[in-house]
Amino acid sequence: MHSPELLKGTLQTILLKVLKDNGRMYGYEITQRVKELSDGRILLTEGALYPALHKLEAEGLLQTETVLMGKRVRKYYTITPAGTNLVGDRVSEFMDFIKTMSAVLQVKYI
Amino acid sequence: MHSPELLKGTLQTILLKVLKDNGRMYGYEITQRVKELSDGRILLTEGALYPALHKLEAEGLLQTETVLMGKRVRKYYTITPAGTNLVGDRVSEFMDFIKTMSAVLQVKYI
DNA sequence: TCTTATGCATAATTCTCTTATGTATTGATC
DNA sequence: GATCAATACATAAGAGAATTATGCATAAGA
Repeated sequence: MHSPELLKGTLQTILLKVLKDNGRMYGYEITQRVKELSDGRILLTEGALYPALHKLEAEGLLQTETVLMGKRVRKYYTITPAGTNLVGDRVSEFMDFIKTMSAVLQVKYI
Repeated sequence: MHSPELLKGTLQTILLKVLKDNGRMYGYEITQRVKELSDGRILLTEGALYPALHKLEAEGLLQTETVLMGKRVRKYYTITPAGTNLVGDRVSEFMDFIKTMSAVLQVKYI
């Protein structure tokens, strides 16, 4: 697991991008997908994940659909057009941040 | 200026690396150097800078020397051997974080 | 039967930073 | 010679985003 400090501020970007790339997903599924993509290095905690999803929904960037699987509730999230519009900017912003930090830390792009 | 959220958790690494690369520096000088290296994109605020420097000093990673310039006080910071040992790890950790995030966001290294 | 995995959610706390405030010197402009 | 911007330090109040802890519940495997 990474130093959690560095992860701050990246959660929204991760959620939007993963939902854009993978279509309809539910919370737990997102944690597993991020774990897989990050090779086990990013483990989203529920206390961060659910409030973040709720916030993105409240902002109109995600929309939800609750489905009953047997006796179990699942809440599926889909990115909205507004979310799709935003995700590119967020990713670009992150890449720009990396470029700037690389200059400050005097390191070559990985 | 970058989204300040992304900057969280990187301040200590920035301070240690800049002090390692530039030798003895004082607070205001550090803000100017970081501004220059980042092409004006990272503007360290005093409210973040000074507490961070004090903390690094308390941890034995930096040492200080107060000098009177005319009637003006300047506090010079120098990285200690312990700080020098740590800075490489911090930078590596940041680069590893970038690599992981690039995988999650499915972007090529910049 | 018991533990692990699945699945959602919220509250208390912690941490880091921003914003605001305070004090003071120096240099440039009017 | 007055005023503003830059230099130079510092701390306190508040905000924001995460961690940790807790709660509830079903399903699957040992």
